[in-house]
Amino acid sequence: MYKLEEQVGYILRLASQRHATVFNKHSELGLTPTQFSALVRVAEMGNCSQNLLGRRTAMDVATIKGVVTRLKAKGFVELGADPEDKRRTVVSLTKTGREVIKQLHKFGAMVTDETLAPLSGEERKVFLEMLKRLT
Amino acid sequence: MYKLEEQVGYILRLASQRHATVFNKHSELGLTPTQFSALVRVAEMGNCSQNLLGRRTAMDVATIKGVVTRLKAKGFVELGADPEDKRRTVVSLTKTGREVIKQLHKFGAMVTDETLAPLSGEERKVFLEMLKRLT
DNA sequence: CAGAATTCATGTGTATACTAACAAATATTA
DNA sequence: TAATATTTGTTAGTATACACATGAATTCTG
Repeated sequence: MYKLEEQVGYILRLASQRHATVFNKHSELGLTPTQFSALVRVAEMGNCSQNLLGRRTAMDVATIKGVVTRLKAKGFVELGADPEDKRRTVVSLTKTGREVIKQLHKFGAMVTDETLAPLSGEERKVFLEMLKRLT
Repeated sequence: MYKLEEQVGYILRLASQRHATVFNKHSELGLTPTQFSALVRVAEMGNCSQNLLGRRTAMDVATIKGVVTRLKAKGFVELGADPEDKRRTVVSLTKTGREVIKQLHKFGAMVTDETLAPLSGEERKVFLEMLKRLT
């Protein structure tokens, strides 16, 4: 007997939904999970072309473009030209972006913690290790 | 130090992406994972209102509407009126829909198997049990 | 060095996914 | 029963997410 509830794709979707709910419940800066990832990555990389940022956050070119556009509209990143390569758009943090990074890290840790709340400390380790292997 | 790669939301996104890739690689009927879930659920429930189908597949009203529309366009489901409640749209399988269900079950099991391939048999059990608790 | 291949960014089209607002039908309750 | 509340379905708006096509710039290669 085939049970939808036992299929990894279906359960992954439900878990992602719950994570998004937890994220949005606490999000004060109006960021989405995707925007959050991109912003944290920009901070980590300093300057970075838009396409490279997409690769480093697992977003295709069309997706990262939209994300960067919205992060710019919200004032967290700014775009510039790359003097060494005229094809590139360089993404970097604004002053506001630099100011919120620490807060974002704290926020991200909280979201992860609340999402994993149903698991014990040891279970979380095991779970994350296995989840990583599925990527 | 905050590592994006250690955050459950980020890894969930990557795992979902890989699952979608596996699903699409094998999908011959042109179904998406979401459409697949809804179709399997319709088969399981027999007749079912559109909104109820959405709840039973964890899709909100706007999403399930689009999914049902596309399943209808592909000829797998048909829509009818509910004589007992004029608000309702009843969703049911077409002949084609009934014919492909067994095939879908086999397909779904294969996708789950390939997605979980990096885990051993015992690990899969443990992993799915923990993943369910996060929903 | 010149042609070919690749990379970067953009745009279009399709498919989730959720919010909010709305109208119609049904159910509840005062 | 009449007023209220809920349910159902639709629509509009925003945000991922991916495939594909295009053009410009750069790199590779013969």
